[in-house]
Amino acid sequence: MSDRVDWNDLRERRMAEPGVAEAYEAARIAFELGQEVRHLRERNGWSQSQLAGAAGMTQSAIARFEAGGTVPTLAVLERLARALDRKLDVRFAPRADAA
Amino acid sequence: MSDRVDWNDLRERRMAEPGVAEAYEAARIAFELGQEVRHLRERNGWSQSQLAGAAGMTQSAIARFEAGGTVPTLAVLERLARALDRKLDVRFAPRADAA
DNA sequence: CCAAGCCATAGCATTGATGCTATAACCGCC
DNA sequence: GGCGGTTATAGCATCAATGCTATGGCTTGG
Repeated sequence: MSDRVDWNDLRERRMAEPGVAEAYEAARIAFELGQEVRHLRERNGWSQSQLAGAAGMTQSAIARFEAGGTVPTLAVLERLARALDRKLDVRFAPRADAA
Repeated sequence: MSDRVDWNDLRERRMAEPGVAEAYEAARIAFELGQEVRHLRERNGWSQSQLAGAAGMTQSAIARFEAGGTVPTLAVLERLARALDRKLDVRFAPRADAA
Protein backbone atom coordinates (compact mmCIF):
# COMPACT_ATOMS: atom_id res chain seq x y z
CA MET A 1 0.00 0.00 0.00
CA SER A 2 2.43 2.55 1.27
CA ASP A 3 4.90 1.72 -1.48
CA ARG A 4 2.30 2.31 -4.15
CA VAL A 5 1.18 5.59 -2.73
CA ASP A 6 4.72 6.79 -2.57
CA TRP A 7 5.40 5.76 -6.12
CA ASN A 8 2.36 7.65 -7.38
CA ASP A 9 3.37 10.61 -5.31
CA LEU A 10 6.83 10.57 -6.78
CA ARG A 11 5.46 10.22 -10.28
CA GLU A 12 3.11 13.16 -9.88
CA ARG A 13 5.86 15.30 -8.53
CA ARG A 14 8.13 14.34 -11.38
CA MET A 15 5.43 15.04 -13.94
CA ALA A 16 4.90 18.46 -12.45
CA GLU A 17 8.46 19.45 -13.24
CA PRO A 18 8.75 21.68 -16.31
CA GLY A 19 9.15 19.82 -19.55
CA VAL A 20 8.79 16.34 -18.10
CA ALA A 21 5.15 15.80 -18.96
CA GLU A 22 5.83 17.07 -22.46
CA ALA A 23 8.81 14.80 -22.93
CA TYR A 24 6.67 11.94 -21.68
CA GLU A 25 3.94 12.82 -24.14
CA ALA A 26 6.43 13.04 -26.99
CA ALA A 27 7.73 9.60 -26.04
CA ARG A 28 4.17 8.29 -25.91
CA ILE A 29 3.46 9.66 -29.36
CA ALA A 30 6.67 8.08 -30.60
CA PHE A 31 5.70 4.79 -29.03
CA GLU A 32 2.33 4.78 -30.72
CA LEU A 33 3.87 5.70 -34.05
CA GLY A 34 6.29 2.85 -33.58
CA GLN A 35 3.41 0.50 -32.97
CA GLU A 36 1.66 1.82 -36.04
CA VAL A 37 4.79 1.33 -38.13
CA ARG A 38 5.09 -2.24 -36.91
CA HIS A 39 1.47 -2.87 -37.73
CA LEU A 40 1.77 -1.45 -41.24
CA ARG A 41 5.03 -3.29 -41.82
CA GLU A 42 3.59 -6.62 -40.78
CA ARG A 43 0.50 -5.98 -42.83
CA ASN A 44 2.82 -5.62 -45.82
CA GLY A 45 4.49 -8.86 -44.78
CA TRP A 46 7.81 -7.08 -44.47
CA SER A 47 10.65 -7.75 -42.08
CA GLN A 48 12.41 -4.95 -40.29
CA SER A 49 15.28 -5.29 -42.72
CA GLN A 50 12.97 -4.90 -45.68
CA LEU A 51 11.36 -1.80 -44.26
CA ALA A 52 14.79 -0.47 -43.38
CA GLY A 53 15.83 -0.91 -46.99
CA ALA A 54 12.71 0.78 -48.27
CA ALA A 55 13.10 3.69 -45.89
CA GLY A 56 16.85 4.12 -46.25
CA MET A 57 17.42 3.16 -42.64
CA THR A 58 19.14 0.42 -40.74
CA GLN A 59 17.37 -2.57 -39.20
CA SER A 60 18.67 -1.55 -35.80
CA ALA A 61 17.09 1.88 -36.13
CA ILE A 62 13.79 0.27 -37.07
CA ALA A 63 13.94 -2.10 -34.13
CA ARG A 64 14.81 0.70 -31.76
CA PHE A 65 11.99 2.88 -33.00
CA GLU A 66 9.37 0.15 -33.05
CA ALA A 67 10.26 -0.78 -29.50
CA GLY A 68 9.75 2.81 -28.40
CA GLY A 69 13.43 3.30 -27.72
CA THR A 70 13.73 6.60 -29.53
CA VAL A 71 11.71 9.67 -30.33
CA PRO A 72 12.22 9.92 -34.06
CA THR A 73 12.96 13.01 -36.06
CA LEU A 74 10.45 14.29 -38.58
CA ALA A 75 12.82 13.32 -41.38
CA VAL A 76 12.83 9.73 -40.20
CA LEU A 77 9.06 9.73 -39.83
CA GLU A 78 8.73 11.07 -43.35
CA ARG A 79 10.99 8.35 -44.68
CA LEU A 80 8.99 5.69 -42.94
CA ALA A 81 5.73 7.19 -44.14
CA ARG A 82 6.83 7.10 -47.74
CA ALA A 83 8.17 3.59 -47.47
CA LEU A 84 4.81 2.51 -46.08
CA ASP A 85 2.85 4.48 -48.66
CA ARG A 86 1.49 6.81 -46.04
CA LYS A 87 1.41 10.55 -45.64
CA LEU A 88 3.02 12.01 -42.55
CA ASP A 89 0.55 14.35 -40.96
CA VAL A 90 1.65 16.69 -38.16
CA ARG A 91 -0.57 19.37 -36.81
CA PHE A 92 -1.53 21.45 -33.83
CA ALA A 93 -5.10 20.35 -33.38
CA PRO A 94 -7.59 22.33 -31.32
CA ARG A 95 -7.97 20.94 -27.87
CA ALA A 96 -11.19 19.12 -27.23
CA ASP A 97 -11.16 20.05 -23.58
CA ALA A 98 -14.51 19.22 -22.20
CA ALA A 99 -13.75 18.60 -18.58
CA MET B 1 16.94 30.18 -70.29
CA SER B 2 19.74 27.69 -70.22
CA ASP B 3 20.54 28.59 -66.64
CA ARG B 4 17.02 27.95 -65.51
CA VAL B 5 16.76 24.63 -67.24
CA ASP B 6 19.98 23.55 -65.67
CA TRP B 7 18.84 24.57 -62.25
CA ASN B 8 15.66 22.55 -62.55
CA ASP B 9 17.66 19.66 -63.86
CA LEU B 10 20.02 19.84 -60.94
CA ARG B 11 17.16 20.07 -58.51
CA GLU B 12 15.39 17.06 -59.92
CA ARG B 13 18.55 15.07 -59.78
CA ARG B 14 19.17 16.12 -56.22
CA MET B 15 15.64 15.27 -55.20
CA ALA B 16 16.03 11.84 -56.70
CA GLU B 17 18.85 11.05 -54.33
CA PRO B 18 17.79 8.81 -51.45
CA GLY B 19 16.56 10.68 -48.43
CA VAL B 20 16.72 14.13 -49.94
CA ALA B 21 13.07 14.48 -50.86
CA GLU B 22 12.12 13.20 -47.45
CA ALA B 23 14.40 15.63 -45.69
CA TYR B 24 12.94 18.37 -47.83
CA GLU B 25 9.44 17.34 -46.90
CA ALA B 26 10.34 17.24 -43.22
CA ALA B 27 11.73 20.75 -43.52
CA ARG B 28 8.57 21.85 -45.30
CA ILE B 29 6.42 20.39 -42.55
CA ALA B 30 8.59 22.14 -39.98
CA PHE B 31 8.27 25.38 -41.88
CA GLU B 32 4.52 25.17 -41.93
CA LEU B 33 4.38 24.30 -38.27
CA GLY B 34 6.59 27.29 -37.59
CA GLN B 35 4.17 29.49 -39.48
CA GLU B 36 1.28 28.02 -37.56
CA VAL B 37 3.06 28.63 -34.25
CA ARG B 38 3.69 32.23 -35.24
CA HIS B 39 0.07 32.66 -36.21
CA LEU B 40 -1.21 31.21 -32.92
CA ARG B 41 1.30 33.21 -30.93
CA GLU B 42 0.32 36.47 -32.56
CA ARG B 43 -3.31 35.64 -32.16
CA ASN B 44 -2.63 35.38 -28.45
CA GLY B 45 -0.84 38.71 -28.64
CA TRP B 46 2.33 37.10 -27.34
CA SER B 47 5.92 37.99 -28.14
CA GLN B 48 8.47 35.29 -28.88
CA SER B 49 9.87 35.75 -25.40
CA GLN B 50 6.48 35.20 -23.83
CA LEU B 51 5.87 32.05 -25.81
CA ALA B 52 9.39 30.92 -24.97
CA GLY B 53 8.60 31.36 -21.31
CA ALA B 54 5.33 29.49 -21.59
CA ALA B 55 6.94 26.64 -23.50
CA GLY B 56 10.09 26.40 -21.45
CA MET B 57 12.23 27.45 -24.38
CA THR B 58 14.51 30.30 -25.29
CA GLN B 59 13.51 33.21 -27.49
CA SER B 60 16.29 32.30 -29.88
CA ALA B 61 14.89 28.80 -30.30
CA ILE B 62 11.46 30.23 -31.03
CA ALA B 63 12.84 32.65 -33.58
CA ARG B 64 14.85 29.94 -35.25
CA PHE B 65 11.92 27.58 -35.44
CA GLU B 66 9.39 30.15 -36.64
CA ALA B 67 11.78 31.20 -39.38
CA GLY B 68 12.05 27.61 -40.55
CA GLY B 69 15.64 27.34 -39.44
CA THR B 70 15.22 24.03 -37.65
CA VAL B 71 13.26 20.84 -37.88
CA PRO B 72 11.98 20.55 -34.32
CA THR B 73 11.86 17.47 -32.17
CA LEU B 74 8.54 16.03 -31.08
CA ALA B 75 9.29 17.09 -27.52
CA VAL B 76 9.65 20.68 -28.60
CA LEU B 77 6.49 20.50 -30.67
CA GLU B 78 4.63 19.08 -27.69
CA ARG B 79 5.87 21.89 -25.49
CA LEU B 80 4.78 24.48 -28.00
CA ALA B 81 1.42 22.79 -28.43
CA ARG B 82 0.71 22.87 -24.72
CA ALA B 83 1.83 26.46 -24.37
CA LEU B 84 -0.55 27.38 -27.17
CA ASP B 85 -3.39 25.26 -25.80
CA ARG B 86 -3.23 22.90 -28.73
CA LYS B 87 -2.93 19.17 -29.07
CA LEU B 88 0.01 17.85 -31.04
CA ASP B 89 -1.30 15.39 -33.58
CA VAL B 90 1.10 13.16 -35.50
CA ARG B 91 -0.09 10.36 -37.69
CA PHE B 92 0.55 8.28 -40.77
CA ALA B 93 -2.46 9.19 -42.81
CA PRO B 94 -3.61 7.10 -45.76
CA ARG B 95 -2.41 8.52 -49.03
CA ALA B 96 -5.06 10.20 -51.08
CA ASP B 97 -3.33 9.34 -54.31
CA ALA B 98 -5.72 10.08 -57.08
CA ALA B 99 -3.38 10.85 -59.95
C1' DC C 1 18.55 60.90 -26.30
C1' DC C 2 17.66 56.82 -23.59
C1' DA C 3 15.26 52.75 -22.28
C1' DA C 4 12.45 49.02 -23.26
C1' DG C 5 10.66 45.75 -26.21
C1' DC C 6 10.96 42.87 -30.22
C1' DC C 7 13.04 39.91 -33.51
C1' DA C 8 17.07 37.88 -35.64
C1' DT C 9 21.56 35.93 -35.53
C1' DA C 10 26.27 34.16 -34.01
C1' DG C 11 29.09 30.99 -31.55
C1' DC C 12 29.65 27.32 -28.54
C1' DA C 13 28.41 23.27 -25.43
C1' DT C 14 25.26 19.65 -24.65
C1' DT C 15 22.04 16.16 -25.80
C1' DG C 16 19.61 12.65 -28.12
C1' DA C 17 18.77 10.33 -32.50
C1' DT C 18 20.73 7.85 -36.14
C1' DG C 19 23.91 5.05 -38.70
C1' DC C 20 27.20 1.53 -38.56
C1' DT C 21 28.98 -2.73 -37.23
C1' DA C 22 28.88 -6.58 -34.58
C1' DT C 23 26.76 -9.87 -31.88
C1' DA C 24 23.30 -12.78 -29.65
C1' DA C 25 19.19 -15.45 -29.31
C1' DC C 26 15.51 -17.68 -31.49
C1' DC C 27 13.12 -20.27 -35.10
C1' DG C 28 12.39 -23.16 -39.03
C1' DC C 29 14.18 -25.92 -42.60
C1' DC C 30 17.19 -29.22 -44.85
C1' DG D 1 24.18 -29.73 -37.16
C1' DG D 2 24.39 -25.85 -40.28
C1' DC D 3 22.19 -22.20 -42.60
C1' DG D 4 19.25 -18.36 -43.33
C1' DG D 5 16.09 -15.22 -41.61
C1' DT D 6 14.35 -12.34 -37.87
C1' DT D 7 14.55 -9.40 -33.98
C1' DA D 8 16.98 -7.11 -30.31
C1' DT D 9 20.88 -4.92 -28.29
C1' DA D 10 25.67 -2.93 -27.48
C1' DG D 11 29.14 0.41 -28.35
C1' DC D 12 30.85 4.11 -30.85
C1' DA D 13 30.97 8.11 -34.24
C1' DT D 14 28.40 11.64 -36.40
C1' DC D 15 24.96 15.01 -36.89
C1' DA D 16 21.42 18.32 -36.05
C1' DA D 17 18.54 20.53 -32.64
C1' DT D 18 18.46 22.99 -28.50
C1' DG D 19 19.94 25.88 -24.77
C1' DC D 20 22.72 29.57 -23.42
C1' DT D 21 24.69 33.93 -23.81
C1' DA D 22 25.60 37.82 -26.24
C1' DT D 23 24.83 41.04 -29.69
C1' DG D 24 22.71 43.88 -33.27
C1' DG D 25 19.18 46.48 -35.58
C1' DC D 26 14.75 48.49 -35.43
C1' DT D 27 10.69 50.74 -33.34
C1' DT D 28 8.25 53.25 -29.88
C1' DG D 29 7.45 56.09 -25.98
C1' DG D 30 8.91 59.27 -22.47
